[in-house]
Amino acid sequence: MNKPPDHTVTCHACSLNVICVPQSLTPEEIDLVDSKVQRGRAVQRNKHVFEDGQKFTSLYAVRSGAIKAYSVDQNGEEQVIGFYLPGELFGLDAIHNDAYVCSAKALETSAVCALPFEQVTELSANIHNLQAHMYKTLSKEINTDQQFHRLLSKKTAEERIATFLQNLSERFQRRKLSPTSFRLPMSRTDIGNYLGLAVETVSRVFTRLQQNEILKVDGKELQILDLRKLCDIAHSEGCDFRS
Amino acid sequence: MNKPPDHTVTCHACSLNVICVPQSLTPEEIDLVDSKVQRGRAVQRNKHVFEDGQKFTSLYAVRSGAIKAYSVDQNGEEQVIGFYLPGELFGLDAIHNDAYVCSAKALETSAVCALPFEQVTELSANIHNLQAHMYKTLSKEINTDQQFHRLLSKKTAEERIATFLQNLSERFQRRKLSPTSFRLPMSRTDIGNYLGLAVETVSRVFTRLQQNEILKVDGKELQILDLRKLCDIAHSEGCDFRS
DNA sequence: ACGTCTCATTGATCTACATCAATGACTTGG
DNA sequence: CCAAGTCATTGATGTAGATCAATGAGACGT
Repeated sequence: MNKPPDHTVTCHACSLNVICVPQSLTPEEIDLVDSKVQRGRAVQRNKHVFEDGQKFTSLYAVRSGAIKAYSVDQNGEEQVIGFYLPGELFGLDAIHNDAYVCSAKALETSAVCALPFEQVTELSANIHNLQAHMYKTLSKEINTDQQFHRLLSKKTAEERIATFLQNLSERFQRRKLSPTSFRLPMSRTDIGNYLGLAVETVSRVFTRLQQNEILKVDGKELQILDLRKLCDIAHSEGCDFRS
Repeated sequence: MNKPPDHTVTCHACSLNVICVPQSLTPEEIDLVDSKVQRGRAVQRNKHVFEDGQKFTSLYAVRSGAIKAYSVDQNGEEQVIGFYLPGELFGLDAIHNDAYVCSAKALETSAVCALPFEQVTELSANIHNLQAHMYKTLSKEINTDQQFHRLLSKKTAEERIATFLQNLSERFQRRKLSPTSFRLPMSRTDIGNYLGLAVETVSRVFTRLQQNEILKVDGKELQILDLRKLCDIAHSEGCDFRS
């Protein structure tokens, strides 16, 4: 049924390279990176890319599908750490360790590119722009996590979900897909877990946003009817200008 | 009143170097790094090391005192992002940007060492271990932020505060100070803001932990009477072994 | 096509923590 | 040394969202 992933597409030819590959690199440098990448490994739905505790070897980029990162504490409670969409990099949190510090599983049939980290360090010693890119990527991730700190610490359920959807919308847009009409790759439970909310609350907020004609929700299919209002809610009501 | 910071102490001689300086570097490499560090700039209580939006130039290490990082959203609401103690590095979240993305102010009279980031990138291209150290430091920070995600998303007020105190305790211990008796450099309000709790809740949890003879609190002076119990609470009750 | 699962939705109730309010202790600057 | 803040504590009350419970709707393997 599933098309096998196409292992022949180089980073050059990959439609995601605007997101995935540092634009500051020369074509030759990209070739060099490209030669180290293990391309398009297929991952079935609910299969792991890596698991918590496994030896850390590579960073990963999503080629297609969607990946969920999560960890499980000693009480067996799962904590969803993040969702990764095509073009996005994951596994960065394991660099400081010999082993992965969380698990990554496919939310749907996916393909991922592996970037052996040893190669990254070697290459980045010579390719100045690659080093700079790595530093920026890691720093950006820190910054994102800190913004998330505010979300969890201060925002209401409605604000959290609006922020989440706005963020997803932006990420779809970066891939030249519709920012207002897309499919949620994750379950309500995962969304709730990620945002620090009960499933029921997620469900209720969805229906409320639907009643207010901000969203149109049908299962996992989502339409943002009023992106402007959604953003207003996301930024804790009081924001910018607005009629 | 205040002793002026001693600008003559090199990284070699600095008592904090076990925490601050990558141990994998050779003495010569440390000298190289050391020569780029702007040492021991004094910062008065409530003065900024840098402010949100200011041009990003340097990473900072705390030499003495304590630093609070925070940002302010469009509603004027402050969000405390973190606290930094002697030997710890801050400003990492700005690397991806041209400007700092949060503000850093001294909670008490402090001294900080500045590490011009341009120098870091230059040096790390040649000193392999420095590059590796930077990657690890950034990655570790990501990991810490993700653990914080769980704290905010799942833990109760009591668990959050226990976790916070346990973490402080560990950081004091790393500096060879008492892990069970120290002074909190930040206000209750800052603690609450950081942990996503109201001040009143922080206060109440403190008194409750005191009643249960786990803590002894006197203003900012803190004694941990039963570190074991504190850790139990921090890890969401159900944990390891324990009588 | 059928039974089994998992997932989503909706309603009823409960609770941890926020918010509001008042007072006391400590800090700071004139 | 006193007045004016700021900060911490404690109590009373309110509420957003958790939890409990029941039902419905797709998804899936046989």
